[in-house]
Amino acid sequence: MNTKVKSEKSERILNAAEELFARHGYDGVTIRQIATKAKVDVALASYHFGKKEELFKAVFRRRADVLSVSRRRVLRASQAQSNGEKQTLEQIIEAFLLPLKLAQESKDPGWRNYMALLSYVMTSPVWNEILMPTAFDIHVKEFIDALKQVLPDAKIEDIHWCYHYVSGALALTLAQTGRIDRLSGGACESSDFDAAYNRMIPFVAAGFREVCRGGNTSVKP
Amino acid sequence: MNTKVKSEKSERILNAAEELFARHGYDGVTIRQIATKAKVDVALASYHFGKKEELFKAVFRRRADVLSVSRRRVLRASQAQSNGEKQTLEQIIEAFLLPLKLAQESKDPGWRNYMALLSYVMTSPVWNEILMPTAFDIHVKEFIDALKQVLPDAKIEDIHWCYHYVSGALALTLAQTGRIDRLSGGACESSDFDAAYNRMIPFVAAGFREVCRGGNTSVKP
DNA sequence: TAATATATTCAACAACTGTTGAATATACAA
DNA sequence: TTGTATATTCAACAGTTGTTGAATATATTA
Repeated sequence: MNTKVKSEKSERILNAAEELFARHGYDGVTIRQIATKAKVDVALASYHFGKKEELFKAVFRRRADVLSVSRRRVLRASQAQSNGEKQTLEQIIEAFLLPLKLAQESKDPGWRNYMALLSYVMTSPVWNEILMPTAFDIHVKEFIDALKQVLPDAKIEDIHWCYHYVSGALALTLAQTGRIDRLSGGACESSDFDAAYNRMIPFVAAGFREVCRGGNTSVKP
Repeated sequence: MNTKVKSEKSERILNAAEELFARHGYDGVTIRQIATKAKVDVALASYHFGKKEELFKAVFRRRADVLSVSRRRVLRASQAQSNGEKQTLEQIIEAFLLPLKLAQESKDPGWRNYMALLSYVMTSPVWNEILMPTAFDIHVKEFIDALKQVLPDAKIEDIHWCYHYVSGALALTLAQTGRIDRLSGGACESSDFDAAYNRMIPFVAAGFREVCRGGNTSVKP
């Protein structure tokens, strides 16, 4: 098993695995399917990446790092721009979502597959625990800290639950299940990340403000 | 293969399958694992439910029907209560979420497993298309109609996208991945559906109002 | 009771799974 | 060129998969 991978075929394996894992999950894909799609011998996947689980992790981490770096850069650029003054809630949410929007619009079609894979990992009780802490926690905690700064009076439980809702809305968007297409009779499209993105920012910002403004006496008969 | 199933062992199979499918997905579970957990011979699952896919569908539909009926009842009770006057946005969202909250608090622990299974189906591109239209569309469309009535000036795209965000926030909550526990350092708990529920209503209502109020010129530098 | 329908087990199958060691091809350094 | 490290293929393995037909037990009906 080789670690410093850069041959052309090994990348074809990663791309094929990305597409298949994204749609069918870890157990729904065989190494033979991946090899066939990559036009490569079955044994080559093991040679380059070791066990199946390691291949899955390699696929996930490849773009996780790119995404993490991009998010931090956007967040800090936004912080630097509003120099001295406080950031707005919308700016933080935007910084969180923008790298995904840019990735979606990228020439590399692999990003679309990766988003569905990310959604799969986020919602899987098994993989979430294995992969999210090492691949995402570092920069996610930066965002939560930024949220605390623009909502200084909020309880931290409220902030975490609101972040959880954002995370869920995002995960379902990334999954691109086609459900909104069916329910809306074609008025909306799962693939229209721009539409999802533009509305998600005001939706989420308003939700944060409502929940975090204090007097949370919501539910009544 | 028998259709009118009610023996004790066949229910043990359904319960075992529910628990395992919820955690590991369709392909992550073998019929032998299910049979072992149900303390039953392998062949019995095929005898009662036919192919593996049919067993999965049976597990999903069992409680989907219960949930669907419950949601409609709560929504109509809420409509009847505010007789003549318009419902509030909060009431509709509450009617959508309450049956899940009640199920979570039920004595039957199978409901908890079912919620994770529902999350899995909602976020899976493959299963969503197969199961959601027949099992959920009917009552979900009623909710969307109710939303249109309390937001008469809203564009239908806006309503559908906002419903999509609710759906996503809910799906991640049902998944109970434990991520919020880790990120919050124990301040929040995935299993605390009450906390998730109480905040989700004001969060979502505020989001709906913001996005659907018209002048949606959200994003700016 | 006997007869019959339903429920459950047993044993086995062919197909498919991830992984590996040996064989071969390709790239690269001397 | 020759020698060597890396990349790729081939063939095969032991274990597991979903499913089925025959055999047996249990429940229901007459």
